[in-house]
Amino acid sequence: MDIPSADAPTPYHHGDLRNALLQAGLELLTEEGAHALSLRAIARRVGVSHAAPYRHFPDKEALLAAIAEQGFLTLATAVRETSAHAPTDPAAQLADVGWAYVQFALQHPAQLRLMFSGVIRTPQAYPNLRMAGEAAFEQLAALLRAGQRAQVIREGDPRQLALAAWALVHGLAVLLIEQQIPPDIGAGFSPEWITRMCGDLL
Amino acid sequence: MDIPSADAPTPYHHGDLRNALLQAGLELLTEEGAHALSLRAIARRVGVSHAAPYRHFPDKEALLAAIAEQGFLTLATAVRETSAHAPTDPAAQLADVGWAYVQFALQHPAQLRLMFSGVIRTPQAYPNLRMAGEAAFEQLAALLRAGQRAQVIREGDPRQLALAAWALVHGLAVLLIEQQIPPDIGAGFSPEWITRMCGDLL
DNA sequence: TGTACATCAGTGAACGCGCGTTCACTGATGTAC
DNA sequence: TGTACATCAGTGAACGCGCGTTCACTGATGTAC
Repeated sequence: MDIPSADAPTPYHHGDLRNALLQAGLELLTEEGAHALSLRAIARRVGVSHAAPYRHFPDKEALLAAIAEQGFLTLATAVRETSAHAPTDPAAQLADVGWAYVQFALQHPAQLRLMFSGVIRTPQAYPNLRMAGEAAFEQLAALLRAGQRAQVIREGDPRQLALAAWALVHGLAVLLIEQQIPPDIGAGFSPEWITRMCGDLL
Repeated sequence: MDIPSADAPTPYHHGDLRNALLQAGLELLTEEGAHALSLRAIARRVGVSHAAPYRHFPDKEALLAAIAEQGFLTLATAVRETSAHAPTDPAAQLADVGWAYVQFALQHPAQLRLMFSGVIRTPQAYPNLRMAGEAAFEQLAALLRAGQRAQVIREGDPRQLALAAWALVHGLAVLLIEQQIPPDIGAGFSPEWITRMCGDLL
């Protein structure tokens, strides 16, 4: 295999175009927002013709679904890694995980919207997307189960508790992103403080 | 003023075009989703030329903002009316209001997304939008204050409690709309059951 | 090691489309006298 | 009550644009012999 020399400009075969498209799409989403996320813009950013993506995705929605899927994977990883920080204190773990979720949302608001805003019109068509979402949820449920074992979390079906926790933290993330937090709360306190405060109520 | 006779087709002046546009926009949003919501499609549905909306809105985003604003007004009304049903039982009120919120979301998913999904890129430009949002929030805070007075709701800043409650119910609404509720919970229980279950955890 | 060939990844021109917005206009309304 | 006129609401043609997708193609890769 020829290794392209430094001065050789853009070889005909990209080599890793699929990933490059996902990466560029995520960047575009983060920098410009959902309205800027067109197939052509992504291809442009990667430096490839606008027909090239069709070698890797059947259509635009499939690419969007893959970006959303990556979001769930990132989220699941964040939950897992955050849990590892205070492995002996389930209450602290839970609060940290909530804050990690909100941080993800604040860092990638447009990606979160892509994951949760019906932009992908036929999610059933993307089983990997659904599986990634469920995997992230399962991380959270496992955390609550551990908390119950340590008698730090109230009794009840851990998956139902996980749903409530997820809803709380997701709603909070959305409100923060959309700047819908009423000013007297929003101005006086940091997102982290607000998140932990809400977590204490559960 | 001439009252147009029944057979007179579409008088030159519509008479109430602004409201007709909002109504048609909402219908389009509900029936077809956000992707179908173009100025031209709205004008088409009202039966008016596609330039006519510019007499009432400076641009597309202003129309979207007005539709979102109506969403907040609807929401605030729903909260107010629901509270009135069980005026002596703040706990029941709160649960009912949460369920009313989720019902609104399930009935108008696309409108909820419009209100909370960054589609309107310069919300600062629409003070009425922000005021409508805050008014809805204030309804909720008032409810919690009343609950505290009746000693049914825990102590604490009622507006912070309201924020948590809002986040919970909003997150739940989003998860339900996007069908992100894990199947073992989602399939076994109705949205209403899930909402009330989550409310009990607060 | 060399060659023929199938396979695959990327190109660039072209398609048709619907969109937001502008503009000069026309028809209706209401007000001043 | 009647008339002139300013104001307003809606028209329809036109603009330029970027988009998703298709297509015949070309350049590169890897495999069989």
